[in-house]
Amino acid sequence: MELSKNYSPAEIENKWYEHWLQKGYFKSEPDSREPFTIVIPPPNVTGVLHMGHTLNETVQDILVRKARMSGYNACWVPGSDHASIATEAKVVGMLKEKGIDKNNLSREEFLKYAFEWKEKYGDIIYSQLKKLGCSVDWDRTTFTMDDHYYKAVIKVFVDLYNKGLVYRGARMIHWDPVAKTALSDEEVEYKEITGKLYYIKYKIVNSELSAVSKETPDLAETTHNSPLTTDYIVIATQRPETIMGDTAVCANPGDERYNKLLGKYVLVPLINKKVPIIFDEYVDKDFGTGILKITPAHDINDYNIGLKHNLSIVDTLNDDGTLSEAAQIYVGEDRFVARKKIVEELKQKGLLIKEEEYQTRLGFSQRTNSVAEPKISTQWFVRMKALADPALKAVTDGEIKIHPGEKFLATYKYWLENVKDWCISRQLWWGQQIPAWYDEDGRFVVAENEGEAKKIFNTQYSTNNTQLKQDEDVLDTWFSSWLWPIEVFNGITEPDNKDINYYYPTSVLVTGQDIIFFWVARMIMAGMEYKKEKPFSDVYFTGMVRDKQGRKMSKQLGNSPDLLDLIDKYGADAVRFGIMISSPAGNDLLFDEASLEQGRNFNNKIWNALKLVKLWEGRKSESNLSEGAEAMILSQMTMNIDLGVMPVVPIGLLSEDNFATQWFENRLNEVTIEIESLYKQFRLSEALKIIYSLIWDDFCSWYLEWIKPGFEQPIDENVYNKTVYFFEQLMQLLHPFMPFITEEIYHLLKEQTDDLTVKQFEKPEKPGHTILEQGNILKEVITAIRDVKNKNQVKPKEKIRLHIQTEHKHNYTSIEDILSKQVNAESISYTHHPIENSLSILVGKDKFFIETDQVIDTGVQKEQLEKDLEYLKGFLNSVEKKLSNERFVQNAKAEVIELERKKKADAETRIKIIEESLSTI
RNA sequence: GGGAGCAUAGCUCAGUUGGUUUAGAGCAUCUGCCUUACAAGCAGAGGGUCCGCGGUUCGAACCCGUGUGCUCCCA
Repeated sequence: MELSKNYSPAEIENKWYEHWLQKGYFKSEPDSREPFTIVIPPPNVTGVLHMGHTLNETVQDILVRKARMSGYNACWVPGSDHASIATEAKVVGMLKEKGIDKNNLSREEFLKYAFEWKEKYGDIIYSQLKKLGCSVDWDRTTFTMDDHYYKAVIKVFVDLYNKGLVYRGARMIHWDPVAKTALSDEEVEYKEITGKLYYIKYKIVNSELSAVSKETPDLAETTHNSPLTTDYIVIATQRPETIMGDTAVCANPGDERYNKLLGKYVLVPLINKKVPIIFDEYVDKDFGTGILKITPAHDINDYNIGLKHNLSIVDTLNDDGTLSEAAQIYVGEDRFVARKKIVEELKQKGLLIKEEEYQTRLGFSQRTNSVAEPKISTQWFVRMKALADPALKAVTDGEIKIHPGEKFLATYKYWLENVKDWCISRQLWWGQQIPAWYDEDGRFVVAENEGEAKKIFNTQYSTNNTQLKQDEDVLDTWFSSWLWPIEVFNGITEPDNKDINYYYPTSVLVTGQDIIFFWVARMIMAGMEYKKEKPFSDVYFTGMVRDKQGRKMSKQLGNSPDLLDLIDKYGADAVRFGIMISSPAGNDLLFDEASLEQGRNFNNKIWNALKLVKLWEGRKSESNLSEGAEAMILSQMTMNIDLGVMPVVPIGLLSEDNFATQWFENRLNEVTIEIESLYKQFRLSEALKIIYSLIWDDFCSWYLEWIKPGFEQPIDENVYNKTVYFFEQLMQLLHPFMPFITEEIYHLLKEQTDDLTVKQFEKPEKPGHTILEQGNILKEVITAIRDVKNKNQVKPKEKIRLHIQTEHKHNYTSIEDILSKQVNAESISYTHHPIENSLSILVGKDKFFIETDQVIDTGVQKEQLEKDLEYLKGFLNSVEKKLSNERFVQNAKAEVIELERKKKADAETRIKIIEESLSTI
């Protein structure tokens, strides 16, 4: 078969994904094996995969594929999240484009559109997962609004309500004026912005009047025409549009500037509403003018002060962020427009003293990016304390391990220890409708359905056939996602079914650190509450994917690449490689297309190694060993066991080239063991680096060159078979990271009876130290000789005669062939004295003399030797200093001292050899 | 304001209980090569005050203190 010049991933990737699906390799059913379970963090149903997802899904696929190839019953559950706010916003936007206003639709009509939208776009995300090669069990695909899932959410809500853990009440919450819904505290992101502080005059009402008119209801009216003192106080505020909601002004009781005003009143500018001056320790004397306006309806701190001082609450904002009737002025204007107009009016009336820029933090809605408004509102809440305690314990006891632990444990702990009640109602239609039913008087009951609700209602309120109306609101998306690891296996709706009993708790959760509170902590709470057991054993946090300048990826910056474009350009394997190669757990990843290019080049390197091996396939020669020689080698092998050299497990017969095959076999075992340990520590990026280097350097650059036959020469059949076997092993090691090319190569190497995706890893043998060490010496000698040739401008093509001066000749006899091939030597001989007119180098304690037909420039050589000498002398000096330090010799461990002595002796020998060489030049 | 983490080569990062050399890798750079698998390549090389200062120790990239800078979380 003719193999193309370069590897082209496109058709190959599609072909294998289809094949794997058709074979059902990703399907999982409970059996006698140990399960390895991952539930995907469900992406938003109408979204697309961005680079953050790509990293996440790749990590999960690596873990799942590795488990599947290691004897586990691997189950990766895919799915998507209905994402109430985000999706509803998209559907509303889509309707708007069609000229349809959501307000003119009934709930049912709207939901019909929403489901249509979901049907149309919900699969995009799945097709991207396929492109990326994700080995998920498609038969288990779950959506958070599936019937059973919907029921589970309702069941949990009712259950928590009955346990007293869900309640309804008026609290200060964050309001999103664009989405027109309440938000949880977690859905508000604080951003540093440059705001303005406006210094506004509040007139002080004269004391006589204030004393008598304190209880006057129509205060604003009466004060208009009242005699006023010329005194005023100045209040700094960043929100002048809320002054109409002021119900007091407040200073610190210890502030001498203001405490004489005790019992007095001021007039709120523009509307001349009379409000009292109150005092509270909360006020910071040094901030602004030291006196604050108190607007309990629109600030959490003001709200608390209001409660304490029994102030009334005047809500001056509508749900859409415009000013309400209560504001009296600028009614219907947007809050920011109103701010400008009010500032202008204050200016005109001489009530604005000054404006000052200042840094402040503002809360923004995570979903709509609008400025969130603190607002008093009646909503549904989850009482968190009781749920938080077991969730905290599961992590602090080490039952659930977080990776990287040191970084996130403290964050997790802090949040759970200080957790506030969770606002779970949203004023939306897309989501699970809250199962509370009300009568006309606002009396309500909570039940799983209307029939049930009526029964309970009638009993509870001793009435009959009352008309009940269900709560209009839906539940927070996260109130459904926190059940994910349970309900994907129907663990809420059908407790104790065989799936939930087998797959739960899941093995690993892989997710972004940004949703540690939204999702991870709450899943642990739900798990502890409903399964009395952790939902997963390990949590692996990936970092955020940024661009190479370290900026967040965003649509505005246009620095967020399209996944499918990248796959088209480089192939899915290369994308997976590129994103994994530099992403240590928990650290942000600076995404650079250059690393995808590196991945593509790696593909190509593997492809070319395949081409080389296939070139040899037709040129196999039978083993040139007689049966007698074979027996001899086998007996040597037995001896080698005693010497610590790993015997080769014969694939076919042994050959004369067996140093290379033995060395590589051991190297392969060494790396396989190393990889295993890295997997256990979730150090996937490092594991990939090691495999990359094993394939590129050890296999391609060294091993294949060592066994490469001369031009058009045949290759020993046994060496060939071994090489194919090694290649298969390498592909297996790499498969979890780069599934497509490895499967393709596996099948191109030879006729296979199975597929790599499900091929089980063999347990690696313990590698032999001696042969690995010998391999290192060989590599070092080759590199050193090439270097000296390079530095002395000896052309690689030029033949050399190599003379080795060593006390350990046996180290070299078995590798002579490889050595001469690699440094282009026409002869190798051993010597006891320096060779005239040659280049000499030192490796360890052995000297190598390189004879060429070329005239040698001794200057270059001398320079190099002197440099080496200088280094060694410096080194020797530092070792001697250590050894001559009495306290070191007294205190250090014996083996450390021994080592230093050996270093000293080695350095001295080497210095002697170099000085000898220098004297002969 | 409270808390956490980080600072090692031009860039991105390893560096295990303090001692295997005067600190490693990949990418980038430089030099030489179109050598029959691969120029998306091969063979080599150069490059570091381990953020500053102080301490503990026979010995510190590593432990402690402190300063500086960056990132994240929370209010």
